[in-house]
Amino acid sequence: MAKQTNQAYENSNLFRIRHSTAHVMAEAVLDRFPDAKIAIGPAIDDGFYYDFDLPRALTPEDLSEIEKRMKHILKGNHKFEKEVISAEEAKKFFADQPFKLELIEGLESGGLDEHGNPLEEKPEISLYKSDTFVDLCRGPHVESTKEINPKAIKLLSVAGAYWRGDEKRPMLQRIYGTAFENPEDLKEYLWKLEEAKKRDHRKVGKDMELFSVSQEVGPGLILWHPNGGLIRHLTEEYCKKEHLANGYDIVYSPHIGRANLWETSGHLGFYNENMFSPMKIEEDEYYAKPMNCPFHIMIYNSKLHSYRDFPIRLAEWGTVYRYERSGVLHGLLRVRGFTQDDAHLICREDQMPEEIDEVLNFCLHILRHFGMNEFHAYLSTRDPEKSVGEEKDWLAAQDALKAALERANLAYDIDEGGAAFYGPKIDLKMIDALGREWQLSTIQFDFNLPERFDMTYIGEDGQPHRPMMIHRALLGSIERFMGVLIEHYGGAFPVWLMPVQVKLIPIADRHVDYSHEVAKQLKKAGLRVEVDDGNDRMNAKIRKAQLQKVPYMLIIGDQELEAGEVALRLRSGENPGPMSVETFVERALKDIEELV
RNA sequence: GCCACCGUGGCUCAGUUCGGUAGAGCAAACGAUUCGUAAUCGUUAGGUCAUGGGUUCGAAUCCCAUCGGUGGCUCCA
Repeated sequence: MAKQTNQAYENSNLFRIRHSTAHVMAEAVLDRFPDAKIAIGPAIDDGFYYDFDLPRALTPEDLSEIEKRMKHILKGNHKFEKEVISAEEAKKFFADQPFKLELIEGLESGGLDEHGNPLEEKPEISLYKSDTFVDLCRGPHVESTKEINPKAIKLLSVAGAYWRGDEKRPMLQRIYGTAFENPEDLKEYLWKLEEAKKRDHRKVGKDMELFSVSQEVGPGLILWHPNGGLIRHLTEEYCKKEHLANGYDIVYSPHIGRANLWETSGHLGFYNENMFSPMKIEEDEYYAKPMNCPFHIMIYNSKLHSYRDFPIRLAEWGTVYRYERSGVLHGLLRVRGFTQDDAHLICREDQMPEEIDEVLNFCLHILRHFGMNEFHAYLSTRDPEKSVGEEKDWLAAQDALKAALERANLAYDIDEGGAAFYGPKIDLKMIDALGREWQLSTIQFDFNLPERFDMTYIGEDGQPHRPMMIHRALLGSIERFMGVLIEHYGGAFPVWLMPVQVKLIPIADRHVDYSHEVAKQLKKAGLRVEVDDGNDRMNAKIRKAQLQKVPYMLIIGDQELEAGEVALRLRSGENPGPMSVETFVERALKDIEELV
């Protein structure tokens, strides 16, 4: 049940509009910078871009001038005309366009697409001409610029981008823009972008005092504030309970280990550039751990194992440190120190398929508890160029992963050759508020470490055998997971995770004592409660509670005081009104139970 | 790491074009108000304008460097 590539989009009118708008943009850029070297300009999910080598950096003013020029060009009703030519002719035509020459050579020499990836068959070489602009392009395009509404296009940003995505090659200037079929769609898209920014976990994290990053502490290192700390604690608590109930053993391991360990594991060889520099202790070097596996393996290796012991599942909320290049850090989603809900499943070969099934279902069970039902699943397979282990083991493992995905009824994409050198894997990725994908869960085979650490067990035959090892993280990193979770709910977490579940709002001072009394009862029932006994007006207190996304507001005035009740208001704006304290508690506990 | 942009009280932002040694709102503290479903009023306090250097009689403003952030690119076992 592999997921379809998005053919529908590529065949759509919208796709042609965007691709054609990219050409018009290139024309406008060439009008402004006649010596510009043009690279590639495809349509992408939300719009299009075009890469240029320009004599100077683009300014925001350039962008609006280019956009103005584009609108002018669009009004010209220029036809997009295709012409198929030979490689020779194409080279002559693009003699002063080095990037195009490279593209032509790629097409000619057996077929590389514009990103440098091999094509199945050698393509024809075609030009598309519209107005004064001619581009090497396979199309398709709209018939004429009149099909593009000048009011439905917008240039969005400038960014650096390496030619052919290779950091050793020149950096070009990429202009991102978007285009829609009509101005309303554009407006809606821009509005959605604005709305998405409001859900950004960095903004919500600050507003709700969940976490912070301090320059003093260091970039990519997270400080969890009381509110975020509580949510994290509840998350961990739930997950640990589930792990214990599902056959896992909880272990703990230190944050550093001797160089020797990392040599055996191979990390110093293949992961070195992501590790923090070592510290010297007495005569030995120690490294902060970038992964937990070696420690778990040491626990396994600390005694002799029988084939009857399996499966062994060692789980740890292990904090790891990885050096990430400064430019890639991003709030909670990409950090330098994070805690994985890590586990290593060690089993016999014959147990492996069932083990995969179980862990995948367990993973889905956990994610769904947090309201996450939509993710992209990927199966990453072997790259024969760089892989350890026997091919037959790989194929068996890949089949097991595939079968598990299908039994779980999950749509997935295959990332051909995308596996790490030590084993195939399943990844689950979630999207953030701005549509960027972030990997959370991962289930991966490891054909490398059991070998390196000489892990063994004694089989039925009395002989030593090598066990299989699966490395898995379900939330992935708790930091990243919390980031995605914050954006998923826009900060309005389900009641069970909300730091303050109930806000009591006394209308006047004479209601304060009763409010505290009610609060005491609610706390006794296990609810997290605050009384807003400041001297704001009720409206202001409600507003504050709304902004904090508190699920339940209990208004307490003369009527409630007299009747011994509370008047409930929900963060949705719904107003169930007065009820007894017991009725409210019942309702709240039910909501918590049902993950509302 | 690379390209571009940005950094002003706890937060959001004005002031930077054209140099003349900071201003608002929210939050806070205090006082008044005691109010029925999204902002009551007043007073006060709070900033070496990211850091370091330079130009200048004078720098938040111009220049250089560093640190940090944002959007991309690369990377992401």
